[in-house]
Amino acid sequence: MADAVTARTDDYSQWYLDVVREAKLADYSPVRGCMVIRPHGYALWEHMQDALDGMFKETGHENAYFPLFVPQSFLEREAEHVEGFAKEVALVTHSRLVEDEDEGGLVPDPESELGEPLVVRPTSETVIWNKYADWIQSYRDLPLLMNQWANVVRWEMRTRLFLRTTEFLWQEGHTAHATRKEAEEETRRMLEVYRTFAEEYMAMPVFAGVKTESERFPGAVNTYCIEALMQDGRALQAGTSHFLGQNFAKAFDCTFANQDNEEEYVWATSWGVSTRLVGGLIMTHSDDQGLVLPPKLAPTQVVIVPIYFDDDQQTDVMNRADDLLGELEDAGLRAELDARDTQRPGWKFAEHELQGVPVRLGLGPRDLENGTVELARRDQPGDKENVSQGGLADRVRATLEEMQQDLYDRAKAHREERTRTATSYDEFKKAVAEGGFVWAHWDGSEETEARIQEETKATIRLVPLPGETERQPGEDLLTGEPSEGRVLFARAY
RNA sequence: CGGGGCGUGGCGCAGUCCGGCAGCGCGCAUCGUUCGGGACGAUGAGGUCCCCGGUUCAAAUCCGGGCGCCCCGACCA
Repeated sequence: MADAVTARTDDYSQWYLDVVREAKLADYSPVRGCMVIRPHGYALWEHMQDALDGMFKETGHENAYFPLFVPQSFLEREAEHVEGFAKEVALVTHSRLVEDEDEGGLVPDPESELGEPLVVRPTSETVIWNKYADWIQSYRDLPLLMNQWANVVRWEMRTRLFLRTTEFLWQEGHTAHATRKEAEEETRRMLEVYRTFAEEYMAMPVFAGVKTESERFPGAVNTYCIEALMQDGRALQAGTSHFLGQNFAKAFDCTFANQDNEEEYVWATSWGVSTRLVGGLIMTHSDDQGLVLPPKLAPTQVVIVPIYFDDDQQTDVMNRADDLLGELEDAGLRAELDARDTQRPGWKFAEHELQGVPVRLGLGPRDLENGTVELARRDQPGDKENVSQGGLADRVRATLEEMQQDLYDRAKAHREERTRTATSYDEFKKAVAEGGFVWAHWDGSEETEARIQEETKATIRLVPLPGETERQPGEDLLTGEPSEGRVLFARAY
């Protein structure tokens, strides 16, 4: 069969689309900019959810659900919030369709026009803070630590499967605190949760930091983020955590009585990651053979492909394969026996490769004789090893652990290789054009930031966290004005 | 919103310039031979050629209008 996947060096964008299609992760929908997440893609998302949800619970959060619809007036309460989201919300204005007498077909029933239009949530701060105002009266009600798994809609101009779709799935945490300090700590705590998840589960190294004002979440005092570097040298914002100050508390009049019975506004945070992470996962590890998944998130971690030539062999091989499957499952591995009699082994090899199953085991008549299994690791195409059937589960587990680590190490090496420090504007422009992260001095002004973006297409991805890296003062590459320290630039998705 | 491309069996496309039986590859179905890296042969099923209108004996093809999608760019998680 011809190559199902375009080579990355030929056309990275097409490669990405090919992988999404061939790995059966998602498909286009009849509605522009929306996508259908197929079972394989959804299973991947579910494993991400499981890991994240566990981490949220461990840090004291509870899940809840707030509605899809937000009264338009809610959005208007917080000035910056409105400005940020007004240009990309979907509106519900009617509740009914009627037959059009002139043209035929259906039209909105004018009688059913809503008194106040509803916006489909682009994020839920407003509906949530409207309720928090009711629920919070005393310092005894704080902190309030909630999360919700939901869909949101942002009417983007240009979309890309997983990376930017009109509707997407995400998780949004919303917390309320009695003090500024506590809220800031929460913001940082959740940023660390995201960092841990990205690195330990996704095997995706990230830089953590603070956004500049121009990149800040509408309505936030500060936006923290993790940024990853994709294979093509473009950066991807993989998660954000916002310190909202008292902005939403003021907008929704959410106050509490402190221990001295003084009324104070509540301090807030919000934080989220989305199905965009699936896109990031693809662009971090996958290759020209298709999807490559880190074992911890792979829906199927190990697949057994039986090989046989006649009915007797089929019986023997399948019996042995069943036993081995049981052993793998008992060891807590997500294992699958590809028992389909309708496809041939070579076909199955190719398919599991496209779909990114981390470990493949081939079991044929020869293996029955020798007491072996052929083991292949997805991230080492072409390498195959005959291993003993005895202690197979332990061997597979060890291989999965190694692979998880190797994927991270490889991604990190790639990032190191493509992270440079620029000491002149020429050097900066060259580094940005080649792709990758570039550390450079910046004078802190929005004008300079905009000019650099204009001239190079690079944006400031983050300002490093205090104490995270040593910050040496210097001079802005473009203006020569004083800089407090280098910031991280890149062209971004 | 600008630029480009595309709309023809499930998928990918040719055919459109120059009007004349709607084709090819993959996939699908049945049978046979096969089977340790996407097998081969035979037979077969499957189509409002995006929509509306016009020209013509005749339109996938020409003319007019509309719609949709994808890719690239500006804005965004």
